[in-house]
Amino acid sequence: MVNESITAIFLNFAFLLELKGENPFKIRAFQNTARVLEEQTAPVEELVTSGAIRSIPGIGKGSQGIIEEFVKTGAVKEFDVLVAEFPEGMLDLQKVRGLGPKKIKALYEALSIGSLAELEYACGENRLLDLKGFGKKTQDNILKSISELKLNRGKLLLPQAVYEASVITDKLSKLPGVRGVYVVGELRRSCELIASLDFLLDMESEKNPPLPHFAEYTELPVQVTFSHEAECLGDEIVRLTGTDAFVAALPEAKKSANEKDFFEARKLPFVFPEFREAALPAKIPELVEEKDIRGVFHFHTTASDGANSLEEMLRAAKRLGFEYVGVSDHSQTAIYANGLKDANLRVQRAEIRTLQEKFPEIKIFHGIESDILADGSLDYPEEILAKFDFVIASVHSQFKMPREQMTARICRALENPHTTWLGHATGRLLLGRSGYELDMEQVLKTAEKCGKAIELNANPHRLDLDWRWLPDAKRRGISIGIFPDAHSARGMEDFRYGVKMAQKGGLTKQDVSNTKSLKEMSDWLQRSKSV
DNA sequence: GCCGTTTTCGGCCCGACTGTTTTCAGTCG
Repeated sequence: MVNESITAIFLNFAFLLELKGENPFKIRAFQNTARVLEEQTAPVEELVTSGAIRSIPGIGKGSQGIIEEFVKTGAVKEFDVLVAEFPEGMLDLQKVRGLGPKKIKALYEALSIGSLAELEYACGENRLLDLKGFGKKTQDNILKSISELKLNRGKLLLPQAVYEASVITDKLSKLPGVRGVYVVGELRRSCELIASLDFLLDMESEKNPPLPHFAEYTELPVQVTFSHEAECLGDEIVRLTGTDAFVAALPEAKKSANEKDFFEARKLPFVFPEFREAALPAKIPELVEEKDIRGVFHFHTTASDGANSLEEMLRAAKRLGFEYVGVSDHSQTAIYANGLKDANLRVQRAEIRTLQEKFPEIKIFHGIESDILADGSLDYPEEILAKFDFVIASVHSQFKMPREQMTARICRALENPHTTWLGHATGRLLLGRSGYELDMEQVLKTAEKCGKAIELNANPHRLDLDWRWLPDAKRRGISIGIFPDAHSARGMEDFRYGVKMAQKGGLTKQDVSNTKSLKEMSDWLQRSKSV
C-alpha cells in the first residue's frame, strides 16, 4: 500500500502544480511517474533498496528523490509545503465528475472555492452561472456528482479496506491479554464497498486493554468487541459477521468455541462468510472457490494499454497455476487505449505462436475485448472476428444513451455469433460512476436466448456484473466468466475478488466458465463460435 | 521533469463528447 500512497502523492502533486500554473510538462512528468509506479509489481521500498528505481523508464532524478524521501521518512516535504498553500478540501474537488484542474482552478480563483461543501453551496446560489466556461448544465452535473459522492462518503474499495484492517489486526494482536483477533462484519463477508471495520478480540481475562488510536490507520469507523468467554467464541464470530438476516434464520444449538463447531452443531456445512448476505436457502450450494479457477480470459498487454508484455503476463499466469489464458487487448476503435488494428493482430498472433512454444504448459487463446459500437455491432469485419478464439464484447463509449437504446445496443452485441462473453455489463466504477442506464433483465433474457456467457469483471473497481444479479443469471443457465481485466501482471490476481463475488451470488463451480478443464474449454469455445 | 541525442537543449499524445460557445476549451477514457 506504500505504492498506492506514493502514487497518490505524485497525482496530487501534479494537480496542485497545475492549479499554480506550473510547466505543463513537469506536470505530465509527475503524472507519468504515478502511472509507472502503479504498474510496479514490487513494493517501492524494495525498488529503492535494490537500486532498481534508478533504471525505470519514466522515473528520473527528480521523482527518484521524492520516492526515496517518502520511503525513508513517510512524507515528502516539498509536497506538504505545496498542500499547505491551498485550502484543506482542495484535493477533494478532483473527485467531482466533469471537473478537471482547469475548471477547479477557475472556481478557486474566481469564487475562492476550496472544498466540496463550498462548491455545493455556490451551486445552490447559482454562482457558477456567471463564470466563463460554466453554465446551467455544468452546475447541475456538479450537484449531481456531489450528491453521489456524499452517498459514498466514508466507504472504501475492498482491497484498501483489507489492507487497513490487516494493519489494525497487527496492532490489536500485540495488545496485552489478547489471545486472538478476528475480522468480522462486512469486510469478513467481502462486501464490494466497506463502510466500517469490525473486529472481535478473544481475551484472556475480563480486563480490557486501552485501544490504539485508529485514526492513524484508517478513516473508517472501527468497531471492536471483546469476548471473554472462549467457549462461545464461535457464536460471537458468526453473530458479528452477520448478516442479521442470515443469523436470525439459523437454528438454535449449544454454544461453540469456533465457527466450524458452530455449523457442525447445526448439522450444516461450513458456510462461506461471503454467502451470508441472506438466510440460507433450503439447498446449500457448493460454492465455487479460488482453486476451481483453471485460467482467465480478460487481460491486456503492452500491445494496447497494458503495462506488461504478453510474456510477463504469462509468467504471472504460470505463478497462479493456470492451465490456459485468453489474451484480449482493446479493439481498434479504442484509440485512447491504443486499440489493435488488423496488422497489430497479426503481429500478436505471431507472438502467441512463439510464446506458446516457450510456455507449453499454458494454452494461450487469442481473443479481443471488442468495443460494442453505438449501433451494437462489434469493432471488426466478419472475417477478422472469425479468427479469434473468443470475443469479450464491452461498452467503452457513449455511456449516456437512453435506457432502451443502450439495452438494444448490448442485446445486439449478444446476438452477434462471434460474441463469447459480455464484458463488464453495467460499466460501473465503484465509488466513481454508476453504470449506464440498462434493462438488465432484458440483457439476461437475451444472453439466455442466444446461449451467451457474461463476464464477472473481478477488477475491484468494477465487480461487474453486480453479484446481486448472479442468482438470476444462474437460473437462466448463463455461464459466468470470472476475469481479472488485468492491465498489469499484478492485476492478474484480482480474479480472487471475482470469486468472492461469485460466492456472494451463490455460484457453484459448474456456473463459472473458467472452471472448465482445458479440453472442455477448447470444445466449448469451438461450439460457441458455431452457434 | 524526462528523454535522447544529430549529447546539455528542444520536444514532449490521441479523438470523441460535452457544454459552452459562435469556433472552442476542458474532460475523459
